[in-house]
Amino acid sequence: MLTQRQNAILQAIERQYTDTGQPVGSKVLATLLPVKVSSATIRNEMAELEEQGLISKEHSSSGRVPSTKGYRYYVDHLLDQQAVDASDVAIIQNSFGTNFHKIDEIVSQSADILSNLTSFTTFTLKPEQKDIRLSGFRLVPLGNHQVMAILVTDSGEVESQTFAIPPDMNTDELESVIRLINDQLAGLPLREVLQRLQQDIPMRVMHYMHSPNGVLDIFDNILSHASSERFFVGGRMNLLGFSHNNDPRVLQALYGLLDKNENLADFLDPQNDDVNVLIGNEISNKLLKDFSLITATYDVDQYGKGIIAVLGPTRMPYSRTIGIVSAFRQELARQLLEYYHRYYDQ
Amino acid sequence: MLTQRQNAILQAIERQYTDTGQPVGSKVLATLLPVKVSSATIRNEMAELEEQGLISKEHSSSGRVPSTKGYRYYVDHLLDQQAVDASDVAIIQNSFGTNFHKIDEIVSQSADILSNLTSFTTFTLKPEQKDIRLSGFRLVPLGNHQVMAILVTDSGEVESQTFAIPPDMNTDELESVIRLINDQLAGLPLREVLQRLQQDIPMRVMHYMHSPNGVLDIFDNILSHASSERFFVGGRMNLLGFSHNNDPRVLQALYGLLDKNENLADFLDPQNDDVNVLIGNEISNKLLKDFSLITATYDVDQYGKGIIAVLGPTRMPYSRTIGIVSAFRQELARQLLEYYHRYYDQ
DNA sequence: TTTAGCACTTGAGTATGTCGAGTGCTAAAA
DNA sequence: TTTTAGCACTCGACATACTCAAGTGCTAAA
Repeated sequence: MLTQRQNAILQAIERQYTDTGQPVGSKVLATLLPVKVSSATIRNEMAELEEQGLISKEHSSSGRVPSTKGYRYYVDHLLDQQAVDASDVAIIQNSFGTNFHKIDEIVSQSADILSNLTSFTTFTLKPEQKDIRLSGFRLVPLGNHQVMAILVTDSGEVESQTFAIPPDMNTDELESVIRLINDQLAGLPLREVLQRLQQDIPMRVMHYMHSPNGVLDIFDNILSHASSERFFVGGRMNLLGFSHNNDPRVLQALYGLLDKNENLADFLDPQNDDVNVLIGNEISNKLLKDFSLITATYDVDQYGKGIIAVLGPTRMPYSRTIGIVSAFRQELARQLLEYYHRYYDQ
Repeated sequence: MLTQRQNAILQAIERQYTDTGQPVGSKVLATLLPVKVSSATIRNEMAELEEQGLISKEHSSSGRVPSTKGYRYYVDHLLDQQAVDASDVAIIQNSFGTNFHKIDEIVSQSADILSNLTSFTTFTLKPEQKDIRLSGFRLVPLGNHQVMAILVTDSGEVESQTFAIPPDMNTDELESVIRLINDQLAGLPLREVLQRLQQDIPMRVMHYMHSPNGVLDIFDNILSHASSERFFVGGRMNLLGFSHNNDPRVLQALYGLLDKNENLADFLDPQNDDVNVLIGNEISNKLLKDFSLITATYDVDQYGKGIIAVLGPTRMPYSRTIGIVSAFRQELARQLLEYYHRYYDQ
């Protein structure tokens, strides 16, 4: 355990370093601390902190910089948890428009608001109900040989796609197929629907059309969209600003990561229902070893839980960012609840 | 006009410089030229070329680099126009899948193929018929208080959006509004539809519902999507590789440009129906002064003309890139014609 | 008209020195 | 026992000076 003074020193180093980006030396530190001690004393204390692995030097006579362990200690013990900037809260509350017609809009706009506020890169996931079921497929003929296929889930998610009807197929056949599919699959969990679509459904559809693959592909496609498109990324390009590493290959790899939703889901999954902070190599992906990730769930009661996350440099203003995330999760939950109530529970 | 030998020298400089990225000196050039002359002679010739503004030095004793004017001359006079790499052509022809159900798919996939092939950033625009008219809006109730609004144009374009029905509105009202809108607007050019939706239609709708704005917003929204979403960008991140300038602010500005479709349309508009090359500051936007842009139209007969474009560094393998673009425009036109024939002219 | 030769220019790289910020350690002061 | 002043030391940043190689322009001879 650290002494009071060591805490103060570590905290001052963290603050100063995130402000300036420069390693912090004993002399500057002496002017910063509330208790007046000489630089020599501070040097002794810093030697102790370094021994514990909380701070480190870039070279033998440079100032000190917080290590991953130091940031961790800072976040765990030295943060004023409750200090959320009032103006940030105001911005958050005013930033949501009022005319939402879709959950996607709210959640995707959230990613943008959050990235504007933090100037980092952000992620938002829609609230997920554990057990979404297929409510049904619809087919809407549009004329011009085109048809729109629409998938609706019992949670109100909608996914659609248009396709052209192959010449060797008539609408009656299609209608029959849709009826068959709905009969067989409505009410089932999406996962199971996907399985069935690939396994026994093709056999049955054979009765109605000779080459069902094209059409079934469409449903397959819509379905996988519906189950994968839960992700929104905000402030993609902010990454350029804080990714110190300007090697184009690294940047391309990073952006590749952002576009592969599956991989991201792993990092973001929060350990608990509070605001989580992952620092540097605590993140499982090696590409992100110089970043910190702040994640939080937001809880929309019976409508499920979603995730918001901020990806920034290890050297980030943790206090402010955590404050923003914390305020944001609440406001987002409030917005969504309001939305659901407005439209569903009348 | 240049002499035969000066042409050869300019060509050699261009080739060598795009290969190595280094300024080319007289000695190296002497080994490269087919006709054997001494480096001194080449120096004399280069002095002449420099006087004409075709090449330039980075400093008083460096090798020469083609200037914008030099590239222009090279592209206009020294290119083997017909040299399209056979293997590139094969790749292009095999790269299109067969199961397209939407024009958007073909055109957006085109941007990706083209960027893979060139490793630059690419743009594709859908074929545009001059005078697209509104065929009609559809409303599909989805249950769960949700409705999907679908716009169909006479060119077969489809745009859709779901929205939740406000509590104070019943479906009958909606149906009436849709009937009104369709009666009034079907058959009109999209531009005019947009105008009417903002001007006299709101008045008429007032008869059926007290607060029409929310609903009309939706149609407005769908409509502007339909008329703006003609753009696809491929290989966005390739920009990182060849944008020598690693200043994050410049990069952010560039990517900002890619996301604002309107601005892009101006650059891309080709002067004529052939393959066009714009070099460096020939491009109107100053951000792109170190880039070259190769654009071409593709012609799908009565279904309109589209545009494909490649954005790369000024120092680019013009011959190969132009060849690829040229082959690609033909193949893309072929694919789209085939698509249209398959589905429309039965 | 071409070429060889030469003086000149320049950027890149390397060695050298100075300066300032920072450190660890020690011995004296508190 | 804790704190502090002092001092020798280290290292990066910066500047200067020098060399080297690549390249140039120009001139005079081939």
